[in-house]
This record gives sequence, structure tokens and C-alpha cells, in this order.
Amino acid sequence: MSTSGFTRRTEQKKESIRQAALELFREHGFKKVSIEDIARKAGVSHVTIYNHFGGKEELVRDTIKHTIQDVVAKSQEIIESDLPYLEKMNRLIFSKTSVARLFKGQLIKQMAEDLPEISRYMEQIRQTVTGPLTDKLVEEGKRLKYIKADLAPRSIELYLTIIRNGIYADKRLLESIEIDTKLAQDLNYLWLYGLIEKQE
Amino acid sequence: MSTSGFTRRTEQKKESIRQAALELFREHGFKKVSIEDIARKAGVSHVTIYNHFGGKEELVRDTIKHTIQDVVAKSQEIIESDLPYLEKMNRLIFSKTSVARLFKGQLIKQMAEDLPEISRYMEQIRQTVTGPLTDKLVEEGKRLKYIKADLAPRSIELYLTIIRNGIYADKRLLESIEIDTKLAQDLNYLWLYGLIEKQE
Amino acid sequence: MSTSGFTRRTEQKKESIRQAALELFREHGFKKVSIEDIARKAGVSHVTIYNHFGGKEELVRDTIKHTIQDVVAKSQEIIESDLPYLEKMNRLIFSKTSVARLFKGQLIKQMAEDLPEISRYMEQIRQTVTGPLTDKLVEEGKRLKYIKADLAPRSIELYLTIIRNGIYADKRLLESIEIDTKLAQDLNYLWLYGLIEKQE
Amino acid sequence: MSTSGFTRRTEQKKESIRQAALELFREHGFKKVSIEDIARKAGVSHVTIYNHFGGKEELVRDTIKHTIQDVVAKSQEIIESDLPYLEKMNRLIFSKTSVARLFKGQLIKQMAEDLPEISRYMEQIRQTVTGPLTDKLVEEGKRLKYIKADLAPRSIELYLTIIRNGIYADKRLLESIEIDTKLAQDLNYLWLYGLIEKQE
DNA sequence: AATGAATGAGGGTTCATTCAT
DNA sequence: GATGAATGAACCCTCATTCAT
Repeated sequence: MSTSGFTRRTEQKKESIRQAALELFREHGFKKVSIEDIARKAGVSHVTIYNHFGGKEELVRDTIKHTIQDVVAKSQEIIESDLPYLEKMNRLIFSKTSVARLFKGQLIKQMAEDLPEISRYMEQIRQTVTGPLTDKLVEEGKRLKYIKADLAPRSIELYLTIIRNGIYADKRLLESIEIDTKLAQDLNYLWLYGLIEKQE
Repeated sequence: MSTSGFTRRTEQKKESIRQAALELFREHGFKKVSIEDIARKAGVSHVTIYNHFGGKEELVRDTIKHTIQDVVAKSQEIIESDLPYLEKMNRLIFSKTSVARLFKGQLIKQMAEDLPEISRYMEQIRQTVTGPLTDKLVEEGKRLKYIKADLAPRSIELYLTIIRNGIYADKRLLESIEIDTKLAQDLNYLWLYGLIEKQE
Repeated sequence: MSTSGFTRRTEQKKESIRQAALELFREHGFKKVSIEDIARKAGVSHVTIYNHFGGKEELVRDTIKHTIQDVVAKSQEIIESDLPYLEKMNRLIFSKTSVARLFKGQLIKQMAEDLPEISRYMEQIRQTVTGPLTDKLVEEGKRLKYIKADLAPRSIELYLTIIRNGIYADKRLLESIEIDTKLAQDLNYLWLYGLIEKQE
Repeated sequence: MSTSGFTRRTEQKKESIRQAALELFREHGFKKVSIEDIARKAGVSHVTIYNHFGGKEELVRDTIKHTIQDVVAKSQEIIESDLPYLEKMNRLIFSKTSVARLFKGQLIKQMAEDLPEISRYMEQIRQTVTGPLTDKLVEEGKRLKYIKADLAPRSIELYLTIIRNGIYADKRLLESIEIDTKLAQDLNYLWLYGLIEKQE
């Protein structure tokens, strides 16, 4: 069997390294986190990291990919759920179970800026998974008359991304929202219904 | 005279160092830009940078402060102008002359994460300048019935910041907007009028 | 076993670094000796020194502490030996096996001037080891009527220190003494019996 | 006239630079004092120091030579005075007006270790001035039966130097002596009459 | 498989010194 | 004669990575 006690322990170690790396990357960005830091936090020798991941760049790639997969999975779960439409919207952005938490304070986009492989990977995910997913969400919205018919799905996707990134960019924003109910209501109103009142 | 040929050339050199630093910081973030890089780009010895700015941290501080001042000045100019209200909104976020360009692809907030002095400085600017400025903008909007009366100014300020940061976070977003008119229209609609149609 | 081939070679290398450092420090003082110099002399990369000692200051501290311990151990050995009293005195200062050689030409006191930890360490050693040791020596001397009863032990301790430092301060003094027998006799006389003849 | 107002001011400036340099060298040793430090303390541009002294090494040489001349002059004054013999001895080493203060805590010998010119200069001074001076002092002492006839003048000279250096080596020693009368008496006794009582 | 030892490359900083005004 | 600007050399230190056990 491939899941012998041996392999399992190995996989546990790999996972604990990933965890440690992820936490440190979130907190400090990855230029400032050294392999030694990660090793210390994970309780292994830094050489072990090399043995398992090959090098820092590979570790970063691995960590980011795992995180992207988590985010995508959560989004998919929400979108394909039976929740009311507006609740879906809510959970996608501002709710406590939002995906926003996964990389709070550190934008993947910026972290992966000089890892072309990650850019390609993200683009590929966009085309095969999140793009269609958004399309589906938009279609549902239009069908239910929640969304204006002439807005392009791609525009909406970008709008979601902008909002999401804008939130990620500030470490304490989510905390403020949790504490301040009025703020949460306002922001939820604003991104859904806009800043400007339509004049009739 | 205080603007002797001496002083002038000095100030020019300082400015060219700042320029070089700014461009490189924008492009790569500042952890990855070395003093040597900046010196090479500015055409001076790296020691000259130390003589003028004192050290990397001080250079970063100086660069950020200058940039913040530029952004604030441009915002103020727009808000206090005689432009129609909706045009002001437009220019604050998406227009070509928008302040968004100043740090495209790099968020000051993240860049300055471990420079507490900058955090303090930004907070101070917020309290003394941009806060009141936003209040004024919001009041004007409410008076003209553009903005719902029960939205808190602080919420709107945050909403603007989220949108702005969300745009900054993606290097190529602004370029896409310039090329793709439909996208620009859609995004402008979305942030002003929201994603969801009000049902009557 | 804790003394595996691994540990042993490591300890050897550490020791060889210490040796190299010590020699260079003695010769040039430590402000002028660079880590690179030491690394070259010890035949290792300078990074190895950082790995083992942490930094220049720590290396200096380590070197000084080791040296102090050697000096103290040798002094203790002499004082607690069965040698005739005057021979002890002799060995403490001028003999070939004297401790004076350990830092010839460089005074620890001055070397450690800006290492407060070392100052504290020396004071602590003085209180717990060399102070009591001197007291013992002085008591023995007074009992044997070699030393005037009303001289304070602390004064004698300082006198010894002054003489010792005065000798350390000159690189070639000890060599002169070895070559010139008359000089050695005279100096030994002078520090023990003084410059001035008592008039009766 | 060579002492025009011009030259005088120049000479004043030179002197104030020398003063600043001397104080800083005494306090920190000269490896750690930068030309910029001296310039700041003297209130001039550091380039002025280059104009006047040529470079750091020359400044150091100049400073040391001046100091040596002061020390020698004071010694000479004491030795050739009409003071009682024992008082001369006292002033040469421990008195408040002692020359010891001039470089307290920093030994010229060590400071000048790699300035061969200074070594040569000191040796020359020794041969032409301080050597004969000591000879004279010793002769007087022998004539007055204060000093044992068979001690070589050279030995005594070295003994004086050792004591002197031993005192210089400790920054706070002189202060201790000033405060603690008993200590001062003891040390004065010790260097003059020795540690060991002659047994009859 | 896991680890301590060792290293090359590169970054930030200081300093004595020269240049141009 | 005096000064601010500019620089080359040298130093301390860190880090990703490889080697030997």
C-alpha cells in the first residue's frame, strides 16, 4: 500500500512544513521569510525542506497552489450550494466563512509576481474553473433579475476580484467589520447596491 | 541665494534618486530592490544615496511620504474642483488622470507594513486631510441626493479605499480598462450603482 | 556518544577559529581584525564563523572569556601550589610560565572597553575567584612576615594588576627580560622591594 | 609678519581640531574615531582637516607628538625642580598634577602601534631627552642614598614606565585613588618600598 | 530519511579621501 | 581657504543551497 505508516509520517511532515510556511508567508510576505524560519516553526531541519520540496521557490509554488485550490473549492461550494442568491453574494465577500480570510493581508497576486508558473496556473484555473463558475453565478443572477442583463460576466468577475483584493489588502479590515455592525451593513450595501442613488 | 547652482544640482540629484527608487519600488516592491540597483539606475554611487538619505529605510520612508503627498494633493484638487459630482467620482477612481496610477501594482499599505512611522503618518494624514475631505465629498453627495443619507462617511471612505486598493493590486487592470471600453463602462457602473438591481 | 566524529571535528574547528582569532586579536587588537581575516587564517569560510559564534561581538566575547579563564586557572594553580612564597610571586609576574604572555601587547581591559558584558564578567570573576585568591595570598604573606600587616589586600590586588598591565602594555618587554638577565633581576627586585631604600 | 590675523585664525582652527581629536582619541581610541566625528566636534568641515593635516594618519601623528611633548615637558619640569626627592617621585606617578592624566585610559604605545614613525620618534625622545633625564634622577637618588647603587638606570626607567602604563591602562584607577586615601597611601608605599618586607 | 556543517553570492553600511565650487 | 558632493574599498552580516555523516 502506498499509505504505509512510513509514507504517512512523511506526508504529515510535509503538511506541517506547508502549514508553517503558509502562516509565515501570510504574516510577513515571502521575501522576508527564510527557509530557516520555516524549518524552526515546523520543528524540522531546514535540509528536510530541501529534501521534500527542492528549494524555496518550489516551496512557495506548492504553498500558493494549495491555497488557491482551497479558495477555489470554497467558492465553488458556496456558488453551487442551495443558499439564497443574496446570501451567496454575501458569503463570497464579507461573511465570516468567506474565502477572504485565507490570505488576509497578503495578496497572492503580488506574492507570486515573479513566479510565471503561478501566473500561468492562475490563468488556467480562471479559464477552467472560476471563469465558468462566475458565468454560472452571473447567469443565475440575471435570470432572477438581480443583475442587469447588459453587464458582461467578465466585468463582474473583475469587479468581484477588485473588491476581494481591496479587502485582502488591509490586514485589519475584516476585524473592523466583525466588530462594527453598521460598517458591515454599509459595506455590504455599497458593493451590492452601489454608492450612487439612481435618480428617476 | 539659496538656489545656487550648487544647491540646485544637489536637489536635482536627490530628485533623480527618488525617481529611480520610486520606479523600482513600484516594479518590484522594496524588499527586492537593493540600494545598488537604485544607484545604478540613478547614475550615482550608492554611497551618494547614503549621504543624501541616510539609509535604505529612510529612503523608503521619504519615497512613500512623497508619494502619499502626491496622491493626497491630486485627490484634493479633484474634490475641491468645480467638476460635476459624478465626474469627480469618476476621476477619483478610474480616469486616466486618476491617482491610481501612482503606485500601480504595489500597495503602499503592504510596502510599509513594517515601518510604523509610515503607518502613523498615514493615519495622521487620514485624520487631518483625507478624512475631512471625504466628509465634504459625502456631504455634497447627500445634499445633491446622490448618496443615501444613512450611509456613514467612514463606511464610504473605506469603500473608496477598498476599490482603490483592489485596483492597485493588479498591475494590468488599468491597462485593460483603457483598451476595453465596455469593461470600463461596466466597472464604473458597478462601483457606483452596485451589482444588484433594486427590486421594486 | 556525544563525542562522535561529527562533534569532535566541529569542536576542533571551533577551537581552530578561536586560536586564529586569539592570535590576530593579540597582534592587532580587535577593531582592526576582520572576520574575513580570521576565517582566512583558520582556513574556513567566514560564514562558518557566523554559524559557530553568531557574530563578531560574540566571537570577541568568547575569545576573551576563554582567555580570562586560562589566566585565572594558571594564577590559581600557582597560588595554591607548594612553591616557596617568593617563587610564587615571581611566577605570578615575571617568569616564563607567567600568565603575562597570554595577551601580550594587548590589554583585555581596553579591548573590552565597549563590551559591558565582559566588564561585568571580569568584575564577577574578581569577586568570586581572583579576589579571594589574592586574599589568601596576602594572608599567607602576612603570616610569613613577608608582607607588611597594614597593607590592605585590595591595595595589593591593585598593585599586582598595575604591574601586570604595565607589562602587558609593551610587546617587547618580556622578550627584553628574557634576554637581559640583569634587567630581569632588577625588575624583580624593584616590584618586590621597591625603588627606595628605607633609611634607618 | 607671519602672525597676521589671518595666520592666527588659521592656527586657532588647527589647534581646535587638535583639541577635538585629542579628546576623542582619549575617549575611544583612534580606530573608532572618524574624521567626521572630529570635524563635527571642532565645528569645521571635515575637508578642512585634510587641508590642514593631510589625512587621518598625519593628524594622529601630529596629535601624538604634541601629547608626547607635553608629557615630556611636564616630567622634565618636575625632575629639574627643587622639590624634595620623594615628592618628585610622587608627582611623577600618582599626584594629581601627574602626567598620567594626559592619556588616561589609552596607551600611546598601543595607539601608535602601527605608526613606525611614532615609534622611531618615541625612541629618539627616549635617547635624547627622557633617557638622560632618568639618568639624572637616578644619579640624584643614588647620591642621596635613596636608591640602591647597583640598580641599572635603564631598569629603573622601565620600572617607571611599567608602573605608569599600568596606571594608564585603567580608566577609573586614578579616580579610585583620589577618593580612597588609604588606597593612595598603600599604592604609593608599594611602588616605592615594594611588596615584600626585607627580612633581617 | 534526516541532520549539522560549510559555503558563495549578495545586501546594507561606514569611512577615508578626492573633486568641484 | 573653506565647504558640500561624490566615491572606492572594506566590513559585518544573511540566506539559499550543497556536502558529509
